Parts: sequence; structure tokens; C-alpha cells
Amino acid sequence: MVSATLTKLSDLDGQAPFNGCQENFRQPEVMEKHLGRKQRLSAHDVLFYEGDKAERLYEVVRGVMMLYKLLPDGRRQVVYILREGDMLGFSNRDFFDCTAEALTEVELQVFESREISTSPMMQHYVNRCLLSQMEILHEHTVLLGRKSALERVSTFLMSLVPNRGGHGCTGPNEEGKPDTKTVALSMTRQEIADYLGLTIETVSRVISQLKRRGLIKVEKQDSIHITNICGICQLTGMH
Amino acid sequence: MVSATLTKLSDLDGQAPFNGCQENFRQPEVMEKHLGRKQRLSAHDVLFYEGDKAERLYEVVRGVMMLYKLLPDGRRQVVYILREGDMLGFSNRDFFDCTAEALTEVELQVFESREISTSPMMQHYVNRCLLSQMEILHEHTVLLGRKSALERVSTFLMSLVPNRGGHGCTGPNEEGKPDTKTVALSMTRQEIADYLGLTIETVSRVISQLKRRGLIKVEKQDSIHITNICGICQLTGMH
DNA sequence: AAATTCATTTGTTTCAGATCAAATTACTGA
DNA sequence: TCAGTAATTTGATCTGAAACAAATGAATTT
Repeated sequence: MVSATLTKLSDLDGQAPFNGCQENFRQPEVMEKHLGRKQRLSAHDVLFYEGDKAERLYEVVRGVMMLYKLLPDGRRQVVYILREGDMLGFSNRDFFDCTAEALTEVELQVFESREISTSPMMQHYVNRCLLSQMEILHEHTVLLGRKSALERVSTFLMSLVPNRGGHGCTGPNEEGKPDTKTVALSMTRQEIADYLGLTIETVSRVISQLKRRGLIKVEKQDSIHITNICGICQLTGMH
Repeated sequence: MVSATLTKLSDLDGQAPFNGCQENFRQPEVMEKHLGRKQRLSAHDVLFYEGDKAERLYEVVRGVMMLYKLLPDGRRQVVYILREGDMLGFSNRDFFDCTAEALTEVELQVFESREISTSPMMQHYVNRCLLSQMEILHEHTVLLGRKSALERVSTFLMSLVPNRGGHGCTGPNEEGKPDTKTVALSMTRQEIADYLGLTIETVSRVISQLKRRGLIKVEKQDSIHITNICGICQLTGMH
């Protein structure tokens, strides 16, 4: 029996064939916060470093995380943003290929890799997660390889508006209603820049430009009110 | 029973619980070439288009393919290069998120998606493929987001040299022996440019520069002799 | 082998985004 | 509330890669 409508692995907890493992974790930096099969992180805590041994998977129950890679000279590329329901900790070889860091306070559900590989249901679920991440990575590859700064920032903003800009985008809700949404970035300008393959100055300039054009309002540093969602969407390079 | 050392899905053929399906395929452009569970493509044949319904998986038995995405104005980003043993045709939703095109003559092994999702062994194998592809995508994300043109082309050349430049890189084989290799690109300058997020002119200029520096020799357009593998590796930005 | 077509290389100019620098604004903790 | 610090914005300049243009070279056809 494989559920195709399952949207979170943690929903399975307690009913799936888990063998409640009690061993003590030795996770760097966050060890003291671990309790049972849940784990909490503060903003900017590192969950694991690139090169660490990969032994468990995590599901983001609350908060936002990022995966990034560093070049030896310090250049950083954020390769993935993880939000509620997303999984991380996958590894092909025995070691993580990215560093995982919390962007906000985070609550995680922890799974032993062994649990996953012995349960076909889990296996199937993980598979769907991977496919979904793969699709987002493909899209991000286009952004990094071919889009202008304006297109990158617009695409990023659209990614924060649920059910808009994507394949099933229906356009504005209702005729005449304001096409508007306030989004939480949960990232500094530097983190956004490292995600979009830009500099902090360029990100800032594009945001200022969108502000000047009346498409967004910056409420707090971390919170942007999009005044015209369709207007931003038109700037993503995908229309 | 799950084999961890399996390196090609097609090796399973005949012994795995496949139900030899005989239905007629209606694959655009390549239909006439299909025979049984094998499929052949000529260079530049399209196997499937972005948006096509995803119903089967493919394993590259011979040749090289690419996955790419197009923006409405024609900009193209090649998101993945597939070589012998690689799988393609995965989809999260019911439709392909990329177009798949042959770079050379290609021989494929075809699998019905249904076959995969009902076999735990297959499921497990596909999982490892996805993880491996994910890791390569992460690395490519760094290339596109943070590397210079010289670093991109050097990284690309190194990716064509087996067992070098990666994690387990041992350096040159033996002291004093020439650190040399001839690689087949299997891609035009345009395709390389679209993979590396550059223009054709920039790719050409970097190749000329490497030639002038004595690090490579261009034998045929498609074949490059690397005179100093370590020298190229030093230019990838990863040392 | 010559003719045609297509791909690649090389030269020149332009420009988007990086870099460098400074001012401004937002947060933090006493 | 007010320093003090960190993050962001804005300005000026520089530069690497894009865009444009033309020449060269390779592959294919006749």
C-alpha cells in the first residue's frame, strides 16, 4: 500500500513501521537541542557540513533552511531553499555534498537512513521528494544560466507567492480584486544574492527599482508587500 | 533483496519481474525506430519535449543525451548531460519538465513507469540515480552561480576525464608519466555554451586561451587532447 | 575537387553587473 | 532612549562577458 497523496513524511510517524530508536546523537552545534526524534535549530545554526557523514534524513516541520556549497576562496552558492514539508539529508555517497544551515528558527523531524531504505512506503515518498527537488533545481539552473538580475529577483519573489507563476497559475483571483500579497523573505540580502548568483548590491538595486516602479513595498527588511503580483510575474522572463 | 552494487538498470532485464509489454509506442519523431524494449536515436533526435506526458523511463545504453529548458524568447539552458548508464524520464508531476535530445547516436533501454513503481528493487535503483543526478546538479549550480568563464570551461573539460578532479582524485597516475587524455566533447560549441551559461564566442575564446597556454590541443572540433590534466584542474576554481 | 552550407574563431564595441566606497537605515542591548 | 553595530542602500567606476561583425575553417553535396 503506497499513498500517493501523502504530503509529509512526519504524518506517518507512529503509524509507519518505525522501530523507535533511542541512541544518543552526536550532531555538532545542535546536539544539546535534540530530543527524541525532533530537533530544533536557531537561525544560522548549521545542521550538517559538506563532507559530514550522512546518516539521517530530516523533514522541515517549521521554519526555513538552506543548502549551500563553498568554493575554497570563499565564494558561496546557495543551492536550495527548504521550507515546511521539505526533506534534506539525502546523499548519494556517504557524505553530504552541501552544508545545511537554518535561515530561521527551525523544527525538524529526524529519520534514520536505515528506516527509510527498509520501508518501501518511505522509499516511495523520498522518491517523490527527490523528483520535486530535481524539478526546482532544473528551474533554478535556467535562472542562474540565462536570466538577468531583474528576472532573477522577480522569479525569486514569485516563488514566495503560493499558487502563482507556476504551471497551474490562474492569474489574479478575481477581476478587480487587488493582486497583492505580503511575503516573508526569511533571508538577508546576502543570502538572496548567494542564491541568485548575484551580489548583495545588485539585489538591493533591483529591489529599489521594483519599489520605484510601484510593484512592491518594502515593509520591513525581511517583509515585502507585492502590490502587483502579475506585474512581477511579467518580469520573470517566463512570459 | 536489494543490490547495492548494481550499476545499470538494464542489467536487470530479463531477470527482474518485468512483464514484457508489447504495446505500440507513439513517441514523436522516433516512433519508427522503436523495437521492443530498445530504442535508437540519431544525433539531434528529440526523445521527448518539455510538457509531454511522462509515461516511461529510459536508460542510456550507448551515446550521449542532454536535457534542456527553453525560455519563451528562445534562450536555452542545458540542465543535464546524460551518458552511458544514466537514466532519464523522471517526472514529479505527470509531464516532463525538460526536453530530452540526443547529442550523438543513442541506444536506449525503455521502461514503463508502472514497472518501476511496483518493484522495490527498481525503486531503490532509481533512488540512487536521482541522488547521483542531484549531486551533479548541485555542483553545476555552483558553476553557473559563481564561476568565471575560464573556470566553467575548465570544470567542463575535467568532467570528461574519468576519476580526476572529483573527491577521490589521486592526482596524476605516476610520477613523471604524462598527465594527458584525449576527450570527446560530443557537443557543439553552442551546446557547451548553453550548458555552461555562456555564449558560443566566450566558449571559443576560452578554448583558444587554453590552447595558447599549451594546456590543450584541439584535434578535431569535437575532440580535445588535454596536455596537462592537473593544469586544467587548477583552473576549475576548486583548488 | 569545387561549391555550398554550417560551425568556429577572432576582432571590436557595448553593457550589465561586479567592485570599491560612502552614506543611510535598521536592529541590538544597555 | 541612545549608543553601537550590522545590514542595506546608493553612488562612481571598472571589467568580464555579451553582442555585433567579419573572417576563417570544416563538413557535406554535387
